[in-house]
Amino acid sequence: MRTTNDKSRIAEFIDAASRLIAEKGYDRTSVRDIAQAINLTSGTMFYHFKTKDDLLEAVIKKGVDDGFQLMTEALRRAESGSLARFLALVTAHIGVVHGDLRHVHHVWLREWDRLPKEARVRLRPLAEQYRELLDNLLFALAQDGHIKADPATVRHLLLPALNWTTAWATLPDQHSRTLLAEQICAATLNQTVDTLRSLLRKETEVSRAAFLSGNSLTD
Amino acid sequence: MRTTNDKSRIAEFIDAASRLIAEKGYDRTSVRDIAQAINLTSGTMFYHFKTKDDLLEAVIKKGVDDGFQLMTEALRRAESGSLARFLALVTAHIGVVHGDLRHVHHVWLREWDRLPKEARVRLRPLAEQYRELLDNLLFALAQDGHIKADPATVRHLLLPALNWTTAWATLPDQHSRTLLAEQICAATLNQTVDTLRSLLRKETEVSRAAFLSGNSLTD
DNA sequence: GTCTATAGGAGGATAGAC
DNA sequence: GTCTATCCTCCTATAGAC
Repeated sequence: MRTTNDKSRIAEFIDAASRLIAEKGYDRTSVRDIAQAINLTSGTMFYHFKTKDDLLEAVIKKGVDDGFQLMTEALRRAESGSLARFLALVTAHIGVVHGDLRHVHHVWLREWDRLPKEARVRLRPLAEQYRELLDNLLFALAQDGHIKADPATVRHLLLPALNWTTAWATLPDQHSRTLLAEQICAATLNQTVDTLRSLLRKETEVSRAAFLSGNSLTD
Repeated sequence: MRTTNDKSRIAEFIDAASRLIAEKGYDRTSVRDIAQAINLTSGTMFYHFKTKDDLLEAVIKKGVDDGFQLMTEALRRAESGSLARFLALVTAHIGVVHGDLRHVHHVWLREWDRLPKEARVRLRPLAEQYRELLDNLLFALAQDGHIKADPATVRHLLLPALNWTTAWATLPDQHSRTLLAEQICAATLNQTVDTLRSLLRKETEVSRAAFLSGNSLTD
């Protein structure tokens, strides 16, 4: 009889590893440490994973997969306007970095270089998916006149900034994350938060009006 | 008789360590590796540094000190306008990250957490100096109307982005670095590079006119 | 599946010769 | 100052019992 915390051993190892590696770094976290954290011994880890590097790859793969899923879901729920979608993606990104996935994501960022080259080759295509998501959104913002600068350069401003928020901000609740997301979106467009909000309101009105007129056309 | 490459042993160790640690990471770089890179043995390192951690601290301290010096010098040479000074600082930062100091700076960013806590306490005040430099400049940009967003948030956008340029750009020569600096400055203000350049020209004209009229007043 | 025991190697640090 | 030799610890990974 399985309950929600009756996770598979594999998942338990990934969880414990992500926490410890995020805290102390990959090279300073021994297999013994990780196994002990879930009341097992190192031999058991080598039954479930061929090597320690394989465990690291599994941790990072979880960060890439689950993170991407959260982002796409956030976009699915978002309004249709480019500003609203942008804010939704930035909010989701901050949620990934500061929420339940924070440890796996931290490991992804900090220990990527420690992965064997073959593992990086396997994971990179998945990691690139997210870049495309963001690029499309920034391009839409440029088309709508919100971004005047080169969208690719804006991405290079925005992405490291989002990932580094953990270095200077502690955001335990959803509200504080939403506030920071607004601040960062506003700064990306070089606007105040108030201006961003009023632009969002305008965008929503326009897109709803367009939606209604589209409906009436099909009547 | 000393020549330019007759560096002190200490400096040689710092140089070799920064290169190897930047490449492989602190924990994967052994004292034996570092000593061997300058044709010495590990025992010699422990004569010049009490521990391996002390060597790491020396590497990072060099990054902080020399980096800050380069930045302040760049500001000293810059024109007086806030835009020009901003571009000068960003250019200098990119120079630090991609130039001769790239290895020590890389180690600073990537291995900061590996420093013993006491070492971080010693170095942090020096590292904060630079943040103040940038904050003052962003505040001036806001006063001149070039930044509408919150300056602190803009710093949180800009700083990680500058440090991460090494992850996606290779900039061997000064020209390519200047171009990237312009792109990033423009994106920070959400303007095209062309707009930034014309704003810079205007600023220079105005400040020179002010300078001349100031002179004539004192005549 | 999980444990114990251990092989086999590498790393930081020290002692003492030169 | 630098080297050699070595101590001691810790790590990944494996073998085999249960």
